[in-house]
Amino acid sequence: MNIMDKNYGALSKNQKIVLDFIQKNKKPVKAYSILANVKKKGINAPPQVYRALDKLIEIGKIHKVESQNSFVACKTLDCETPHATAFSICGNCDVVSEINDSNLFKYLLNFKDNNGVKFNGYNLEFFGMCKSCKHSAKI
Amino acid sequence: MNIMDKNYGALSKNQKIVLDFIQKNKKPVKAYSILANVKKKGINAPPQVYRALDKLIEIGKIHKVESQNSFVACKTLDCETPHATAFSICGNCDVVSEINDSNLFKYLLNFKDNNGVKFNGYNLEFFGMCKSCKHSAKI
DNA sequence: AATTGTAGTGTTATATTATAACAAAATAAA
DNA sequence: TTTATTTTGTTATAATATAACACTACAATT
Repeated sequence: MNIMDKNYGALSKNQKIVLDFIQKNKKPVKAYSILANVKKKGINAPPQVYRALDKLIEIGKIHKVESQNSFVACKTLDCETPHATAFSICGNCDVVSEINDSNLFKYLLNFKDNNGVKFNGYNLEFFGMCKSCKHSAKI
Repeated sequence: MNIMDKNYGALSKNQKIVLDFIQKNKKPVKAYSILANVKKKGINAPPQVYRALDKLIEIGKIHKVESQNSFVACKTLDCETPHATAFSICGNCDVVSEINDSNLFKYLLNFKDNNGVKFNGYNLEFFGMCKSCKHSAKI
């Protein structure tokens, strides 16, 4: 993908409002939570949020955590492959972290299925216990 | 996980009905499609379907395709790790295939995040074009 | 500057996906 | 058999997401 295709800085008003709110949150946020929180900025209805979300996902500014129907800002400043994402989700405290591991990334984008087919993107969600929950459990 | 924990053969009536319908379909099916199709068997309302789905997922008989909110039977006869699943999803024809690759499986269950934490399970969804769509596109 | 095309906006309504809550029945365990 | 647990049936409602349509903003021509 050419960097010029990504329309950096060309966000519309609603897209900026939604992205701004998502970036303020460490944790993934839900669409209707976004809506509730940006009503004061003049966004009134679900379609306005979902349209912005769609665009932001498309250009890689945010990712959707599929197993939670939530949305989180991309932590990679220059997200090269917006649709190759990996997260860890703690089954105990629900904390979600984006995983940015170039070996994992390479492994998965080079993976071939049993037809020899490679893929353009992926979404990977790991389940387990985060470090701090593991630690607490031991005490 | 001990194999005896999995309650093989201990499915309830509704669980059997739902599993049976899912297994009849090659493609993943949606919860309300299941409901519509098993009404004749006496399942009348969403909770009856969702309860069965929850249980079937728990014991590994089916998997949820998170990016599609659909459900598909596990293709691995003796699903060892029900919550370590991988699928490919064709962006052109939407066909979904379960990927059963022991190297991939091992790689992911041995993967450590940057805190050195390993995970118990994962869900991986690859996006791309399936072999036959790729072939058609070339013609 | 007028024209055209594309993307974005605002709005109402509705579709789709999923769960809460509670009483009754079936099954398993003690 | 009593007790506990799971499963069922049911109604209602919550949560997530899109369809459809009229209108506006803005950039790209020519």
